[in-house]
Amino acid sequence: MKQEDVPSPTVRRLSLYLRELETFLTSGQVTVSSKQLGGVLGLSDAQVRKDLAHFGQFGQPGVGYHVEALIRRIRQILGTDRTWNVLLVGSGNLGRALAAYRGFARKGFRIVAVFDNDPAKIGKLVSPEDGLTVRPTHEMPAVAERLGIQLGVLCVPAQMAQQVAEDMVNAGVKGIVNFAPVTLNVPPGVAVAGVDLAVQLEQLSFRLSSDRPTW
Amino acid sequence: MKQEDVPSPTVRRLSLYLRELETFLTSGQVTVSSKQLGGVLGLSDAQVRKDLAHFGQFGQPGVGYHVEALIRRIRQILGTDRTWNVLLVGSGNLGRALAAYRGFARKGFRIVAVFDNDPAKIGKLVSPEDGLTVRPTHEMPAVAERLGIQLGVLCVPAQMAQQVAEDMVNAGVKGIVNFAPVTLNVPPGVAVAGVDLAVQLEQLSFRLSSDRPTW
DNA sequence: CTATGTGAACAGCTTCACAGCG
DNA sequence: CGCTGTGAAGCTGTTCACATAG
Repeated sequence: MKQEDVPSPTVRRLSLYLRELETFLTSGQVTVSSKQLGGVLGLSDAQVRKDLAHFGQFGQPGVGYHVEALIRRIRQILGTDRTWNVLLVGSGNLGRALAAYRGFARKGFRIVAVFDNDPAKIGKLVSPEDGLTVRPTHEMPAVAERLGIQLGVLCVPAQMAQQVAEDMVNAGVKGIVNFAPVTLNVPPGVAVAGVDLAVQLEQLSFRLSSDRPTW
Repeated sequence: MKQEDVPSPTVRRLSLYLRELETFLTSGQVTVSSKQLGGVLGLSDAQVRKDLAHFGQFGQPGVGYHVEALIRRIRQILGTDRTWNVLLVGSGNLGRALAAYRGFARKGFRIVAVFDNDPAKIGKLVSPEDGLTVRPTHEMPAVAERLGIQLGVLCVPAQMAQQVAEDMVNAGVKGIVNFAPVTLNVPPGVAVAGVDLAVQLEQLSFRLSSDRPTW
């Protein structure tokens, strides 16, 4: 099974399965059926089975899937059965909030460096508990190499985003979560996941604006 | 043309078209071809035309689309040819960052109320320029009705998210952007757009963890 | 009897290719 | 010509239905 053969909707759902499975594990449930898992996520049981079947057979007919084993398996598939060092660029309101966000660490992502070009921000503490301070952007390549960083979070204003993305790529970053509301142009081999906050509201606005007289 | 007949991938892309069109407008370009618009977004020209054709014919053969007119049209379709009042629940790091985010206002979404249940936070100023202060959650129904709020942003910790979502629905909210890493259970007629920050990193982790020995 | 894994049928979205208009 | 709008073809992902395992 090659990675490219896995439908990307399946990969997206894998993250959701993992999230729900962790809830099942906490609640002490040992096994889970495709029907149960699909149920909480609003998916069909067949969907869940097809998704998991892409990676081998590890359910027990008549019983379901072993929660703990399935969690381990999905982590392995997603590549989160390890810790990833992550850098973050842009220590504005959003950047600082993300740098302090505990949810990343729980999933195996550690933000180990924060960069910004605003001289007023350099040296400032962004995350009290791990003593993370803001560094000037030009240090990015050296720091990224030293800490083996391949993932980055970009939260600078839109007009700087493309330039900063290029800096990140030059520093060796291979995957970027982009919070700036622009389309980034990156070389092949670099993956971008865009999170445009306003876009989410627009989608909801569309659903609420139903039954227009005529389009 | 009924809303339900529009493929949801099309609706998602509409937001992206709008974003790029605004860039074209700023750069002074009067018309744009489907090829150009698709080009910057990594989509085929046919895709762009098909998407737009769902809502009528407003391109000019041999010329393309009038940028300004197309922007107006897409705003109308998305329902953002007006201003939406939006409430936000949870004034933690992320909540405060979002409350202060200017990108929402630019797209027609105004965060007009912030709620939290932590007594230590009530009354605090969250956004200096518009003097927004944190209110106790129990005021939500009254405020939502007075300001005609139908959209909400949820950024409370995971374990409270479901309860808060229900409070929001009871206050009349019809669309929720959910930043908590849980699946919300909402009644029919209420739309949820989930934004799980860690999930984005997981997707990138998957792409970087290619060519595993065997799955 | 319950629940998985899977080929086959189906649905939905994207690409193709071209008629038609400016 | 250049570029749109659109049926038809092609492809991808989802659902169905059932053989199979515990």
